[in-house]
Amino acid sequence: MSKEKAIAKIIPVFRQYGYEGTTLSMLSEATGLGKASLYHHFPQGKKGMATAVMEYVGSCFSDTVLQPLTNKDKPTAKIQAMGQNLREFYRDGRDGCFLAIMSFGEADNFFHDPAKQRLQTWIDTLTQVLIEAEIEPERAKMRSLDAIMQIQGALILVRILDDTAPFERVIANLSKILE
Amino acid sequence: MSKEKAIAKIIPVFRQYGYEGTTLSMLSEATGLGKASLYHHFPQGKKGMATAVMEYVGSCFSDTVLQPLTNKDKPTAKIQAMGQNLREFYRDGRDGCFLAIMSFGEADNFFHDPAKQRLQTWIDTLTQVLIEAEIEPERAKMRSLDAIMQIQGALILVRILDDTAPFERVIANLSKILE
DNA sequence: ATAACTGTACCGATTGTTCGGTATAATGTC
DNA sequence: GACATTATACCGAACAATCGGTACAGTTAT
Repeated sequence: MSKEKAIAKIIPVFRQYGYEGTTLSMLSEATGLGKASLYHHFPQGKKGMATAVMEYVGSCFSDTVLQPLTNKDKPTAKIQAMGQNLREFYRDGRDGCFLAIMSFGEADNFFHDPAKQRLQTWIDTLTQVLIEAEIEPERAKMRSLDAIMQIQGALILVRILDDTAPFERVIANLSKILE
Repeated sequence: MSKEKAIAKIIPVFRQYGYEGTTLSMLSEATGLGKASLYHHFPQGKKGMATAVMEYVGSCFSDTVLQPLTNKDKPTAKIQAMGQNLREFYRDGRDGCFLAIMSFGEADNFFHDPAKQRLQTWIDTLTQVLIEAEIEPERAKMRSLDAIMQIQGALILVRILDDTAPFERVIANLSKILE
């Protein structure tokens, strides 16, 4: 099995159980690989697997959500596209945000800085789109933060309430940040 | 040591490390009690301690945030009071939401339903205030959800970005849900 | 033949939990 | 008042199970 395939099978485990809640036995079962095989692909062990997952999901987020925000379309089109891309990335809200999941407990110790940076990149990229739409920089920054805050909150509410409606509504109202 | 004192010392541990990330050794050290003594106060063990913490924090939330929403003040005053009370309850955003923390991994199995119910109670209570302010019920419900969503999102952002500003701003803008 | 890969068996450490027992103070009995 | 009983709070030590991680021999592919 390729390393990439292994990562793909590992992702949902970490996503559902968090870092501490995920055991090597779970990962072994999820991938169909013995522990020794996992350590062949990830010599750093559990921490290495979580890191690989973070990077994989992070670059997937960059490709799916961020990169379309930097093309030559009009801001309105880009915001609308981001909505659809977020739907895909978070599976309509059924998937929680990895950054939020990995900002707990022990995992926070080694993932705090990269998580912070990735989130900041998202904020900055979105802010740039709003500036491009001729919104004053200070206001653009605040609105970007608001939008991402709503998305994060929606992902929490979806999980607790067992209802994807909040996420849908946030995405639907996303274009309002352009006034 | 009284059981209530023990709970107070246990709370920050679960809050920081989550359910799975918290070990009995941590709780033993935090309370100054031996593991066996913890089982004297909480015969159900770790699960019992987490349950006790959930109930304690939940009733504290009811007293601090919910109850003031049901008095005879004007809706504007009550919303404003909720803002200040939320500041206190979440320590200006530095404390994460227990419902969100306990909706992960194994803990979600036994805390999902009570968490859902508590969150729904918050939504309903807030909705009632907005209805009292003569906002049509359907719109009131959506705005309540929006407000709570923003608060939850803010708590996530505060933790990842190491900056309480998002929380402050959400609280400051809280009164806007009354139009 | 060589390197990449994987299964079996194992390691020490730690997990949540339980047992047996102690110290103290309150309560009941005479 | 003196003594036995009970209840509460606590602890050291040990429990089986599982944790993350390794050693190594065997298999596979090239």
